[in-house]
Amino acid sequence: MSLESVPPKYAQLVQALQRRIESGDYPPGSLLPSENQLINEFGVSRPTVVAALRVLREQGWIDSQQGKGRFVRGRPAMASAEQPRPGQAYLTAPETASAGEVIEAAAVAAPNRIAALLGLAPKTKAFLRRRLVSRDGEPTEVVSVWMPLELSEGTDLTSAEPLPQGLREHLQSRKGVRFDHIVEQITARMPATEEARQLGMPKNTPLLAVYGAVRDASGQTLAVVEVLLPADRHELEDAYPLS
Amino acid sequence: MSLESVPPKYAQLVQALQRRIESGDYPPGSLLPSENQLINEFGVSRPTVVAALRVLREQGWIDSQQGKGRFVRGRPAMASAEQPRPGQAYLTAPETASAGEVIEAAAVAAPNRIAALLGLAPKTKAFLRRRLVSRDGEPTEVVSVWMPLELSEGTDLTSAEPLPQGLREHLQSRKGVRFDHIVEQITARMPATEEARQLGMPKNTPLLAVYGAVRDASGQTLAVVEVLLPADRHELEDAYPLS
DNA sequence: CGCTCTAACTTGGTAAAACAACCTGTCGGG
DNA sequence: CCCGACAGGTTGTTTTACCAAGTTAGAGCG
Repeated sequence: MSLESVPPKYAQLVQALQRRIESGDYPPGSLLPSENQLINEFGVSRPTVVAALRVLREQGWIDSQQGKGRFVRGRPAMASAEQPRPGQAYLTAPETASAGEVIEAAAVAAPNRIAALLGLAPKTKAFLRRRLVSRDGEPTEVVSVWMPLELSEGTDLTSAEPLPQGLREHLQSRKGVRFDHIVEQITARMPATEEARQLGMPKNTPLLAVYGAVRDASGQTLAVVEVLLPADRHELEDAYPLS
Repeated sequence: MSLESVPPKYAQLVQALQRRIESGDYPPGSLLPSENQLINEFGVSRPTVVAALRVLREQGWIDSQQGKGRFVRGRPAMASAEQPRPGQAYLTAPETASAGEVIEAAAVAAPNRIAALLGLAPKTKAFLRRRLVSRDGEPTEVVSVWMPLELSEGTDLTSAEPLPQGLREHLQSRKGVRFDHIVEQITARMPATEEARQLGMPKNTPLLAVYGAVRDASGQTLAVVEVLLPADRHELEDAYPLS
C-alpha cells in the first residue's frame, strides 16, 4: 500500500510553477499563463489554480493585477537569507549541538534591564543559565537565558550538563507554556574585564549585545535570551521585505 | 447611488471576529464557533467563512486543528511592534520630515565593505549622500546612502537641499528601478575622531553600525544605506514570530 | 484618419455541494 | 471493567457555477 500521503493538488501546482520560474521558463517580468490556460494544462478547477497563485503571490514570486494578468517577479531572494535569527537558534537547538560549557546555572538578582523585560521588580531574584559557546575550539559567544523562578522549577536547567533537548521543547512540555514570538533589542557596549577574559577578546573592542524577550501569544514575556558577541569577529545579518 | 465600495464580505467577517477577540468576547484559548455556526450567524457561504478564517490564521489570531476546531490565540502582539526598521525609514520618508543637514553629496571611492555589498571592484568610485540627523536639537545619527554612479545620474541627489520626496520614490520614478527587500548587517566599532565630533559623543563609547543592502526582486543590490548611532543613546528594536 | 464604444479577455469574490481526514464522544460486546 | 466499533462532529480539499470589476484591442462610425 502506498500511504505516502500525496501533497494536495494546489501545493503541487505551486511547486510546478516555482520550478518553471527558477528554470527560466517563465522569466521575470513576463506574463504568467492565465487562469484558464492553467486549468486546461493541469486539468484542475479554478479555485485550485487560484489557491496556488495566492500562495505564490503571498510568498513574493508573482504580482497580480486585476484585468491584466499575473507577472513573474522571480525567485524571492528573501528565501535564501533564511538563517535562524540570533536568539532563536538557542531556543530550539539542543545544547549538545554546539560545543561549549555551562558556566552558571543558579538563581541570582536580575540586572535592571532583564528585570524590566521580564516584568519583575528590580533586584528580584531570577533564574539564570549562562553558557560559553565555542566554535573551532575558540570561545565566541556568551549565551544567557533568564526566566522567573517559577518557570525554572521542575526542570533540568540547574544541571551543568548540556541539555540533550531544545530549551523550547523542554519548557513547553514540562511547564505547559507556549512560545510565540521574540522582541529583540540590539545594543553595543564595552566588555567588562571578566567578559573580555572569557571571550578571549581585546578589552578595547566593543561587544554586540542582543536581548531577546521571548513572549507568548498574549505578549507576556516568559524568558529573556541574552547573546554577547565580540563585534570584531561576528556580525548580525537579517533580511526583510520592503512593503 | 452609493459607490462607497463596500469591503468584501470575507474582510468584514475578519474585522467582526477581530473585534470579538479584542473585546474579550472570544477569550484566548477558547474555541471559536465552528464554520457551520458562523455560516448561520452571518448568513454567508462556507468558502467566505473559510477565507476569513484563513486570513486570521495567517495573521496569527487563531490556530486551527483538523477534527477539533479553531482556537483563539489573542491579538497578535507582533502588530503593535510595527515600527519601521532602522534603514527602511530613510528610504520612504522625505528628508524634510526630520531635522538635519546634508554634510556630503559627491562621488567618492567606496570603502571595501560598501564596494562588496554593491558588487563593485574595490576603490571604484560610487555616489555618496551623507546626512547628519538631529533630534531635539542634538545630532543623533549619521545616515549615508551609497549607490553606483549610473544610478545617481539624472537625479536631484547632488543638491545639498533636503529632498522633499522620499529617496525610494525619487529613484523609482526617475530611474525605473524597483526596491524589493533589504539585507541588513549589524556590527559595532569604535568611532573615528571625526565621527565622535560630529555626533557629539564620548570617544570611548561604541558606535552601532547598520548596513542595509537595498535589493530588487532578483537579488541585485541597488544601493546601500549606512546608519551610525551612538550605542549609549540608541538601540535597535525588532520583533519576529517564532516558527 | 481619428475617435468611441463594445466585445472579449483578465483577475476578484460569492454561493452550493461533495468527499476526505481527523478527533471525540458513546454504545456495545467481550 | 476494558476495549473496540461506530456515529457525529470538526476542518481540509476539490469541483461547478455565476457575477463583478478592470484592461485591452479591434470594429465601426463620424
